[in-house]
Formats: sequence, structure tokens, C-alpha cells
Amino acid sequence: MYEFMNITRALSDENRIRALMALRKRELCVCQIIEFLGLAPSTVSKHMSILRQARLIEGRKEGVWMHYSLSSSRRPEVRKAINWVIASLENDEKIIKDEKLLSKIMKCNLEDLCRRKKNKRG
Amino acid sequence: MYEFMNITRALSDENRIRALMALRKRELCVCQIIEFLGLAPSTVSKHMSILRQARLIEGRKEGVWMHYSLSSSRRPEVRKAINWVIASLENDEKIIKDEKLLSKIMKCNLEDLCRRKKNKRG
DNA sequence: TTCATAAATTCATACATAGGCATATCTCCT
DNA sequence: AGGAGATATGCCTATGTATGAATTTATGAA
Repeated sequence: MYEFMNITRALSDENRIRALMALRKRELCVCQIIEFLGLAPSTVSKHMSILRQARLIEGRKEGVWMHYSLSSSRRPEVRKAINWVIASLENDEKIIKDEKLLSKIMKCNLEDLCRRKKNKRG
Repeated sequence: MYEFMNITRALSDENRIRALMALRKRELCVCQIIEFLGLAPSTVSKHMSILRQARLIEGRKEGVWMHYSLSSSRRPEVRKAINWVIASLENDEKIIKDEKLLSKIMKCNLEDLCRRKKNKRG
């Protein structure tokens, strides 16, 4: 029950759902998620830690970069939750739009993306 | 997406989840749910209206009494959500305990139950 | 090794939202 | 009209979201 409530609370925020759906097809660097959601780095970091605590995503550190991906855990709770979210939103308008935005973001290389933040996206 | 977020927010509270699971096997009167959750009537009413807005449950008025039951809607969003919750919690300890509590509550007749509230459960 | 820099997270704080209750209001029955 | 159950309103507290600043971690240069 505790584990389940951790999951439902993690899923109760739209930005976290969008991030989760973004990760369903690919691994993403935090700076890509920041660009994607348009939120402050600290905010995104918090969202990721909530998703991670719920075991819905996993983090992998590569040098200074942190990469997140959907959880590969076999826990039934986690699998069911992820499957439910994906099945419910696979054809959602906003999620489809997000996919297009993500395609653009994926074309930039990571260094440019991170540098752009500093220059206020100039 | 909006509909989906309504559902996840409705599911992000433990009392609402317990109420939802209680309704999975039977219809319940509000006063039974009040007894079950041990919350103030106004609080329970609010929880029920949130679940109802998310279309997860339905209300049926019979005289002065309000009866709630799981939604019979065929909307895929709703069916998937309900199925997910039930599948995830069917064997949950707390939910099983709740079932025992509910058995007791079901044995009282409704009038006694409602009257008990007034007398501060004396 | 030491220092500087960059990315990510944690911390401190402001603001908004949500849960809880008491009380007022509404609806329905007699 | 009177009385009962249920819901709406108003208030308080707690939790959640968002941000900038400080801290941590890792890289690369001196």
C-alpha cells in the first residue's frame, strides 16, 4: 500500500507524467528534460527524485551527466503502473506534441543544450 | 491528458484509494464510508466528489441516503484506471484488513450506523 | 596534487494547493 | 414546517511545487 501510494503520488503531477512518457522510448540527460519541460534545474531534479523514489525511473551517471530511463525493475507494482500510464496516454494529443518537441531536442548535442541555458536560451 | 490527470490526482490520496477498493465489491452508503474511514462527514463527501469528478465512482440517491458504487462507465481511461488499482491492491494487507472492517460495518443496519455518529460512537 | 569549471542535487524560502473539521446550507422525506 | 442525511463554505494546517543560492561530484588544466 505504501509503495502503491508512492507511485500514485508520483503520477499525480503533469510534468512528471510528461517526463515519464518522454522516457518511454529513450534515455534522456537531465539537461534535455530541463529543456523539454521548461523548468528550473532544481525543480526538474526534484521531480526526477520523486519518480525515482517510486521506482518508476532509473538514473545512470556518465561523467558529469545524469541520464534517466524508465525503470527496468520487474516488480509487478512498477510494471503495472508504467504499463497503465503508457496504455492510457500513448495516443494523447499533448504527448504526441511532446514527441515532436523531443525530436528537436534530440538533434542538439548535449553541450550546446547545456550552454544555451546559461545564455538564457539566446 | 486532462482527464487522465484528474484520475491520477484522485488516486493520489490513501483514503480515496481505500474507499475505491471498498466499493469494488459492493455499493456503500455515505454513512458507511464515514464509519469505514473514520473521517468527518464533510471530509468524506469531498473525497467522494473528487472520485466522482474523475468518473471513478457513481452516486445514486435513494431517499435521503446517497449510495456510491464503482463507475460502470465504459470509457477506456476509467476502466484501465480501475483495473490497475484493483490489480495492484487486491492482495494488499491493509486492503484485506479493510475488508474485515467492512464486513462488520455491513452487519449494522444503516439507521443504527448513522445514529451512532451523533452519539459520538458511544 | 591543486584549482577552476560545469552539471546536478540539496537547501532555504515563497507561494499555491490539498486535507481536515465545524458550521451553514441544501434536499428530501414525513 | 420540521427533521434527517448529504453537501457546500470558510478557516486552519500540512503538503507540494517552483525558484535561486549553496553544496556536491566529476572533469580537465596548471
